[in-house]
Formats: sequence, C-alpha cells, structure tokens
Amino acid sequence: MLSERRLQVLRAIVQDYVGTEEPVGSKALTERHSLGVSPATVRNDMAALEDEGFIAQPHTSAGRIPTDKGYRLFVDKLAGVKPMSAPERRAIQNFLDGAVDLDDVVARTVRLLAQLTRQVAVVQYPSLTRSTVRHVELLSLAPARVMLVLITDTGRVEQRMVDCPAPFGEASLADLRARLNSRVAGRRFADVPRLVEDLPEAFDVDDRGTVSTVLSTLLETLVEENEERLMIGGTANLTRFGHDFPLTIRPVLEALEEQVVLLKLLGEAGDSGMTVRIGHENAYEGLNSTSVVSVGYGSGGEAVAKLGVVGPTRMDYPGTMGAVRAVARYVGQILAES
Amino acid sequence: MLSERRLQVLRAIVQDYVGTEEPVGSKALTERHSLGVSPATVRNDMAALEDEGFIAQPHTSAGRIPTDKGYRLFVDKLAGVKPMSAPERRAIQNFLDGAVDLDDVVARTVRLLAQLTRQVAVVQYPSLTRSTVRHVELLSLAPARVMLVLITDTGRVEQRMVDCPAPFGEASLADLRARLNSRVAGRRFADVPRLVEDLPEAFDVDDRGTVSTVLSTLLETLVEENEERLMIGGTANLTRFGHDFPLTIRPVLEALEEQVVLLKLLGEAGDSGMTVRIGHENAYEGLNSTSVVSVGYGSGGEAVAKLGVVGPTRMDYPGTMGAVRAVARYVGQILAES
DNA sequence: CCTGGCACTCTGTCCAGCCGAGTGCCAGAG
DNA sequence: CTCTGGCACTCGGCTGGACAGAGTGCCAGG
Repeated sequence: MLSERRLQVLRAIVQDYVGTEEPVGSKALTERHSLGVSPATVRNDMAALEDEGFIAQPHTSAGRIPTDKGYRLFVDKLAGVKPMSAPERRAIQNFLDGAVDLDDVVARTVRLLAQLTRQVAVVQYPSLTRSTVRHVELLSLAPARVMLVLITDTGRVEQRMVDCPAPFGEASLADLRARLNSRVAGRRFADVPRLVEDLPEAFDVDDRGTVSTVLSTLLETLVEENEERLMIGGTANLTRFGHDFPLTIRPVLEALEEQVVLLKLLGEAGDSGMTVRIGHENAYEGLNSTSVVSVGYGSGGEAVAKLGVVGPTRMDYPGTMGAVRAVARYVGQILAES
Repeated sequence: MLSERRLQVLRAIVQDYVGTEEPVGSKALTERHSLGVSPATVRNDMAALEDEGFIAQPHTSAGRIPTDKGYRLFVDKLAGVKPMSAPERRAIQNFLDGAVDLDDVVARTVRLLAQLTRQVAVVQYPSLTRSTVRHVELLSLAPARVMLVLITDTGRVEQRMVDCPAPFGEASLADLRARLNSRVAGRRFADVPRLVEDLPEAFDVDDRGTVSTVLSTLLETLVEENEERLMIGGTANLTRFGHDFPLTIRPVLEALEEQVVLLKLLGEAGDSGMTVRIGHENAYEGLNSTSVVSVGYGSGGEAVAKLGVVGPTRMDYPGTMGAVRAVARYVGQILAES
C-alpha cells in the first residue's frame, strides 16, 4: 500500500498538471507544495508511483504526468466534490428559471454546464419510458390519417403520424382518445404497453385495425434507442484541449455527433450518483483521451435522464463534479415545478 | 475588363487551389491546364489579376491564392452549379424517406448535407409564421393551468404552459378550443393575430382574462427570433479546415453555438434562390474566413425556412451548391407529403 | 502580344550545438 | 530504515546558419 505522503505527492502532481498542463518535476513540486521533504525524496516516491502505474513520463528526463489510473485514484480517494459558491448557485437558478418550455430548459442547461465547466456539455432529454403520461392526444388530419401526440409530466412532447388502414370517424377517435387517457394518464410510460393491451377489443370490428395501428405506433415511440434524445453544446471549448489537437479533437467531435455513442456512454454510467469515466475506461475509442462526468437528474427521487460533460482527462475533477451535481439538482427542481 | 484568357486563368487558379490547398504558381498552372500559353504569359496575367484584387500572394515568391473577390467572380461568372448524379439523387431520397417525424427529417437532413458536402451543415426548422396552422390544442392540466400545443402543416409542434388568472372550466376550454380552431385552422400563422383579435369578446366576463392570457401566449410563441430553431451537424469536418486551425476553428465553433448569429446569417441571405456569402461578406467576424451557401426550402412554392452549409472559403463551390440545392428540393418534397 | 532567359527573393527544412530540466543512483547522516 | 545532498547522465527544445526549391518580375527578342 502507498504511504500517506506518496498519496499526497500524487495529489500534488495531479493538481499541478491540471493547472499548468505541463509535466511536473520533483523540484517544482517541493517548491509549490509544502511537503516537508526534499526533491530527492519526492523523486523516490515518484519512482514508486510510476512502478505502480499511477504516473508516467512522456520522455526520459521529463516531469511526470498522471495516468488514467492515477486520475482514478485521485478522484476516488484524494479529492472531494467542490461545492458551488452561493452566488454561483443563485446564478444557476436564475438562468434556468427563465425557460419557457422543455426544449428551452435543456438548451439553457447545456449552455450553463458548458460555461461553468468550460467543457463540452451533454444533456439528455427526460426519458419517455421513465416519465409519467400527462396526456395522449389524437387529431384527425384526414379521414384515414391521425396524428398522435404524447405529453409527459416533464413537459416533453412527441408526435407521430399514423396512416390508418381504414377511415376512422370523429366519434371513434373521440372514444379512443377518452379511453386511452383514462387508462394511461398519470401512469408511467413503462406501464403503457400492459395497460392498453386489450383496448382494441372494446371497439367495433371495423375500427379495430385502426386502433391497433395507433397503439402500435404509440408503443414504437416508447422503444428505447428511438426515444432517447440529447443536446450538446460548448464544443468550442474543445479548442482548449491541447496543442496537438488536430488529431485529438477530431474523434471527439465525431463521437459527439454520433448520438448513439453518447447515449450508450451515458447509459453505461451508474444509475444513481455521479459517475466519472476516465480515459480508457470509456468503451468508445475516440473518447480514450477524455473523461466523462455524468449524473442522473429527475423531478423527484428517481432519475429520468442524465447530463454531464466531456473533457480532457486532465480536467479539474472536483470543480467539474461540483458543477455537474449542482446543475443536475436545479434542473430537477425546474422540472418538478413545471 | 478582363480578357477571356485571364478569366480562365482565374478559374484554373481557383480549381487548383481548392484541390491542392496550396498556393498555385504559373508553371504548375500551365502544366495542369491546357491554356495554350507559356508560364511567362500566365505570370503577366496573374500580375494583372493581382492588381485587380482577385488573387494574392501569401508571401513574395509564393504562388497565388484567390481572394474573396476572386471567389466571388468565380461563383458568379466562371462556374455553374454541378448537378447531382442520378445515384446520388436516389440516395438522398432514400435517406430522407425513412424519417418518422419533423425532428427526424431535420436531423437526417443535417447528416446528409454534412456527408455530401463534407462540411458543417445548418438546417432551420420550418418557420412558424410562414407555415399554416393545422391544429391548436388546449389541455387542462390543473384548474388554472393550461397547456397550449400548436401543430403546423409542416409537422412542427410547439407547446407552452399557460398559468391562467382564474380557474377555467372544461366546458369553456372546449369552447375556446373549438372557436380557436374554426378560426385559424388552415390559415397561415402570420394571419393568426388578426384572426383571434376579438375572440375574448365571445366569452363570459369571468373567462375573458384567461382567454386573453392564452391568446397572448399564443402570439408570443409566434414572435420572430423566439420561434426560430435550427440544427447543426458535421462539425467534425471543421478539422479538415487547415493546418493552422487552432485559431481558425475556434471562432467558427463559437459562431455555430450562437444560434442567434446563425439565424441572422440565414435571415440575411436572399429569400429566393441560392445565396453564397464569401469570407468577409459575412457580417459576423468569426466567420470571415468561411463561406456560407444557403437556400430556402418549402413544401410548396414558398420557402418556409433555410438550410445550408458553412465551410472554408476554399471550398468546391459548384459541388457544394449542387448538393445544397438538391437536398433542399427533396426536403421540400418530404414536407409536402407529410 | 507572346516567349525564353535570368537574377532575385523568400520559405521551409535540415543539421549541429547548446542549454536546461529532470532523472537515477549512491553514499552518508539521522 | 528513511531522508538528503551530490553527481553524472539523458533527452527535448531552441537557435543559427546553410541550402535547396519554387516562384516571381523584368527584359530583350521573335
């Protein structure tokens, strides 16, 4: 096991490297942190840390930089989450309070996170399946054409066109609308399939085909992967990545465009509490030199979606984690109010 | 006026520079294009073109590169729009045909444009004010809380929460819904303010306040600037910009994040036909080294919104213009069908 | 008006050499 | 057993000079 001082050395290395973006040497360390020992001792400690794989040298005779494993230890044991200051918290709240609808909430959240962390922000829309049905609306657009609109308690709205196999009268439509809402309103979307299973049976034979079509469109809308949406922002912050970034930035931008990749990334993160994935811990190759900090948010106790940031492994973990947590908390409040 | 040959020289310079990304010299030009004259002659022509401001040298004794003015002349006089090939057109159509709703249409369009042009794609959602009302829905969420949902003929859906000054009964709500739809359904959003002006008068005194509140929320939703949305994609293509791009890419990413800037940019472009803005012709400073190719699209004859691409001034104008035009045409078709 | 020739300019690159930061190891002190 | 100071060594990055290559402008002649 590593001695207390060696852990302190590691902490100092991470902090300095995050600050200066340059490999840190033994002498600089003793000058900037009062470790109470000489550079030579620190050198021995560094050699030990390197043996254990927590730090590495870019070249012989350069300072050390933390490895992914080093950051991991730092995040798990050596650093806490830095809480936001009171003015920061107020600013967050004010900024989010002005939103007019869910799109606006998500858009503002993305901007806010990107600004606070100076990194790329990712915010998932509240999941349909984990939300509650507020209302299902059916509109007749043509004799055999219906628009289906789903509204959740988090304010999310989805619409789908349905081409009916047979003309569908206004009366039948109203009937279906009423029956549907009385069964599912206030219930969780996840339960909807079960709740509407036998609905066609209540209708005339003529209408059953149409009712089934409408219901199957409804169920399709709820299929995971299709129903997940997200918004990203702050990509301009990628330019602060490093000096070599033509090669670094490219795969990251590509990953960000692939919503599937991002959704998977967020999906893999733990469901409760904050998750930090460092460098190679990310399954997607393009993100091997980035860290992802994510957390679930929701209107009540349960998370309805996730949000987080993507940044260089060399990031200010305590600060970033603090910002992510605070934003998630306030977004949850906003959603609960709406 | 420039002689025919000098225009050909300019065309050749633009083509070569776009292809190689390197300043082009007189010798290379005569080798790659059969101009029928010697390098020395071309040198004289180049000197003339430089005097007129169409080309420039990065340094003394380097080849020439086109200026913004040079590209302008190229686009206006020397190059046409390269039509898409039949297979390309089929691919576009197939790709867009799979969309399930408007968000999906826009998302697919962005991806498609980005892939075809290998540049950053920008697609504006169909403008509310230029669309036609398909339906206005009102949902009672609480005694004094109403959700307003607008649906356009282009498939766009907007929702807003309305806090009513007084409780509003189901009957009144149904009444308002019916009256509202009978007045505005099928009409253009731009006409809505005029059409609903006197609506409160038809209601009981008790309900007038609520009706007015609902209507003013409806009108606010239609205010330009708020109602415009857009989607961007293909930012990873920015990495192909140039070798120096830490500085180049940054302001572009920032501009892309500022939706206001982009909307203004698209708004300034001519309403009909394709618009090409080259380098400094763009009012926004961050985009001074990029060109923007945009065109309106719509379900019928009239444009309901715009789409386009943002790329380096050194871009393949004929090909880009061809792709943008073709995509706009097919998106229009898709919207007309839905 | 076009062409071939010529002198000139400038950039990018390559190489050598130097400096500085940082390391590893060792012997000695506490 | 741990810490410290000293010392030799390594290596990357910067500097300066030299060089080659590409391209230009100009001029005299066809």
